[in-house]
Amino acid sequence: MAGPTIYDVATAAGVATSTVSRAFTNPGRVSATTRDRVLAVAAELGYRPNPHARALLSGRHHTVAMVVSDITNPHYFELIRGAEMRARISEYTLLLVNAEESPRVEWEQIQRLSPAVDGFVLAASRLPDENLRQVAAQRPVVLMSRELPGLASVVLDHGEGCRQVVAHLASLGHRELLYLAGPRNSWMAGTRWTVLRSAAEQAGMTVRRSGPFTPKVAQGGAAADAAVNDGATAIVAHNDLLAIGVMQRLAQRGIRVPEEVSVVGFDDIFAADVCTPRLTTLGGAHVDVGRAAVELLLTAGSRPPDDAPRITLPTQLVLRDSTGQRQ
Amino acid sequence: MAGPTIYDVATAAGVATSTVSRAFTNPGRVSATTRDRVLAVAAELGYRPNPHARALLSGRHHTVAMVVSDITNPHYFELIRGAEMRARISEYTLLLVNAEESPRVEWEQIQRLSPAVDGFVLAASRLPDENLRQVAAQRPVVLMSRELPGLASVVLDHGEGCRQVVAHLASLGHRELLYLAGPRNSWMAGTRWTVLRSAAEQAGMTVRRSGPFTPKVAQGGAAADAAVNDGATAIVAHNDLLAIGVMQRLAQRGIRVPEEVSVVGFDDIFAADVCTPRLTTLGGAHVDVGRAAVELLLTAGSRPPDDAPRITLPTQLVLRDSTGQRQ
DNA sequence: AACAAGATGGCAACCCCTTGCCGTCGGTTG
DNA sequence: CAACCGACGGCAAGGGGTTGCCATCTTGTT
Repeated sequence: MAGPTIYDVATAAGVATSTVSRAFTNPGRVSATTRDRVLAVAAELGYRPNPHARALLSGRHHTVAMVVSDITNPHYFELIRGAEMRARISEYTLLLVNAEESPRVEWEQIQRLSPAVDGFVLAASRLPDENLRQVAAQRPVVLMSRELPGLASVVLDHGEGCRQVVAHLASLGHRELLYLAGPRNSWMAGTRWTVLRSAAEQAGMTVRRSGPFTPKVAQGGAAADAAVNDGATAIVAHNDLLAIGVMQRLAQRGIRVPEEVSVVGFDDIFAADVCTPRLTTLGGAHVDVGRAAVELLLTAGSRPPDDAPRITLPTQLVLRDSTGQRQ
Repeated sequence: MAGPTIYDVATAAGVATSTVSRAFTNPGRVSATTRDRVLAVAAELGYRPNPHARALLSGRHHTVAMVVSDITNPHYFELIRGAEMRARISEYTLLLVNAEESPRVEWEQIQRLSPAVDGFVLAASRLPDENLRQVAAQRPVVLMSRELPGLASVVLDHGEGCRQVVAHLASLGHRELLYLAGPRNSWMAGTRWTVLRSAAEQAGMTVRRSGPFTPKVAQGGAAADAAVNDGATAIVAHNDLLAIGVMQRLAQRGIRVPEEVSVVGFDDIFAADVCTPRLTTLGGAHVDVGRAAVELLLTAGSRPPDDAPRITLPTQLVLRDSTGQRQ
């Protein structure tokens, strides 16, 4: 079961364990001849260092944990991909954890993993600010799709993005906008609403909010009916899943998109491009968000602890077929 | 940085480290009074056991690695979700690793992680049989979407599933079937072709194969053109992504689905239900595949090593709008 | 030829926790 | 009251590496 250890290699090569260790971790510290012999023996024996033993002493684990608020949401896939890619480049291992939309689960998982990882990437954390600060006090933390003063974060620039959404809808003649809100404890949901509202008011549009809705396709029905009841001609849904659900329900009710109602989503998930009508949505390079977050985490040690970088990546409004001229 | 250790707790509680350790891991071994005191002190100090130190001694890490051949493919999401859920139930941590469709990368990652995990779940591994056996000799392994004598595996029952696909198409009057094949080193791609062919021949249909194609939407264009050139009225694509790409290209060329050509995919990914026309596809409970695989892995110790269970879960043919009567 | 300085390897402590074994103590039994 | 026994705590040896420090061996210098 257990592979050969540093002791086996040392014996076989006729050196001390310290020499074997140094041959791997500090090659300059042993002569080329010895090193080659040790490495040869190690290779022959199939020796591989035990990361746990190494982590035990050094405190560095070469592992980062990514906590995702809901692994069900395809949107996170891109974040995960980006994070995984960046971690792999530095030969870090990515631990994936699902918080199931539960702050309690999220907290427990973080506490459990805390002694075993070098840091956390928290994607759309549902934790209260205070808890986030506690985590950050223990370990380096980078937030994704959430901001908190004092903590490093990577987010898409929703300020500009939402202004573009509003401009797009306003230019099509819409005067009233309804935002179908996401979960209450989602920072992103709050931000979208704040920014949409101010942008819309500046554009002279009326804005209202409905919700919160769990951002899943299945919830789209209820959300759509709320929208119909509201009477707005332009709907901005918390994310693409909800938007797709809304469109399905509208189709069911015989309400045409975009002729009668325009619908906009967020995230630009894969399905947005294949549904009917194809969904206009505010997307962005989510892979880059994942990448940047891990990047930040890996370089956390080289920054003064009170200097928490906040990276804002550009969004891009993807115009498709779910938005149109107001009738 | 480092939290309090067992020594800190021992000192604070006025007992030996062994007592602290036992208070956590072997509660019956210390008196209730002592245990309570130790636990209280530990809680107060915020002590949490270091999993590495624990793993070092016990050899059990409470961690399983899931290696995914291509994390880009939404199909794997469900597998990942299922695996993550099952792991969490047993308080295991899931390590997610992407092999980027490269057998070399896959192999390296496995070797690197091998000393640090209790076992591997390999999803659609692209590794040659021989390498899989080597891995299995080191660590418990469970395959997903792949079978190999002697190794535990969880797959969807493509035998019956493909027969249903063929029966469905045959019943609609189709006499010729074209399979758009997946990657060459994908076991699933080989299996699908084998099973489809025999089922089709038995049903008196002509079967041909084209490809291999990388199973992504972007490759659908080339695949569609190959299909058009072939002239078959029924297309079975290696997976939903490819099928969606095919349909996009067909639409672009003015070929109507399902009136002129029927298209079937595999996996029943989320997008299959929202694309136009909605895609007929052979799905299954992929979450259960992920769940079962981890389950198998966690119970691997309690089985004789030469008894490798092979779990076959039922598929379900989901009829939607991309298949129709042959004209 | 004598000596300083650098290169190299080994010793042993340490990282944090688990566990086999032993000693102590209070209580039971005859 | 002695002999025994079980319950409970502590000691110390790992488990697999890393690393500060010291000893030895080269090599170069004058």
